[in-house]
Amino acid sequence: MPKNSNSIVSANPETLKSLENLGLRIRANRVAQGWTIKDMADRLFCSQNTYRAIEAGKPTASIGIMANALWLFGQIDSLNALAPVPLSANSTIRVRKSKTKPTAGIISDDERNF
Amino acid sequence: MPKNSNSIVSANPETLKSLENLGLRIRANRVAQGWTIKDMADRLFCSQNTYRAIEAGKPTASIGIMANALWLFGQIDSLNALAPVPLSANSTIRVRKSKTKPTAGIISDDERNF
DNA sequence: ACTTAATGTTCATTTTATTGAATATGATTT
DNA sequence: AAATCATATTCAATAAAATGAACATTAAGT
Repeated sequence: MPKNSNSIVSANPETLKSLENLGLRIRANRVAQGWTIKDMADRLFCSQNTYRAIEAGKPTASIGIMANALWLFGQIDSLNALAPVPLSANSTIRVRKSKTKPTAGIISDDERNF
Repeated sequence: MPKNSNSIVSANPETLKSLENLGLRIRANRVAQGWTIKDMADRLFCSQNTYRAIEAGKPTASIGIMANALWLFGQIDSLNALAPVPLSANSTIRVRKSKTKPTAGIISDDERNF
């Protein structure tokens, strides 16, 4: 994601750690399939370096390649379970501006509603 | 993911559909929080257009922003549940070249082991 | 009805993710 | 031991993702 990628450098440590672990699990899945990194790159139509970024948990990697890797593993259903819709989701699609100013990456405990 | 992005155009339809649905769920989460797109962009340190790409399910969006969005929703645990390690994963990390040539995105039924 | 806010679309510019190649290291096979 | 294979690292070149601004549209509030 080019141009002023400050969205990555300011990602919180917990997120970065989760991405690293995700990369390790994807790697484990690849190994379980008996596929090399080259095999994966060929199946994903990307370079080995790009796929390696996925396994390394680099936040700059694209969702598409990651999702396609999951599909190759037959785990697209685990992707469908990601980010479940909260019960508190009401029908009003449109949202008015929030009164409380965004704290830019930090959610106060009383602000998080669950 | 710049330079000859043929990994996206050749992503299979099922993957693309899952990404679209994921975008919709992320949107639902945002709405449930009562946050605008601008709010999200501010919290994620990215532009509104970039975050909009996430909600639109564009495969080119980066993992980092998506993961950070999940974190903002307090759903980092759902990310940790992504791509579980298969039971058949043996301890041998290193993988020898697979005899069967990769079919580039298509897994035969007997090749998929679960 | 008018105003304001949120979303959305488009586009030129800029930063950078991806690529491919080269090289090195470690592990397996013969 | 030699050869082969898989992984890993580095780097210049380049295609494109992200940006920001402008403008349009739609919905909510007064």
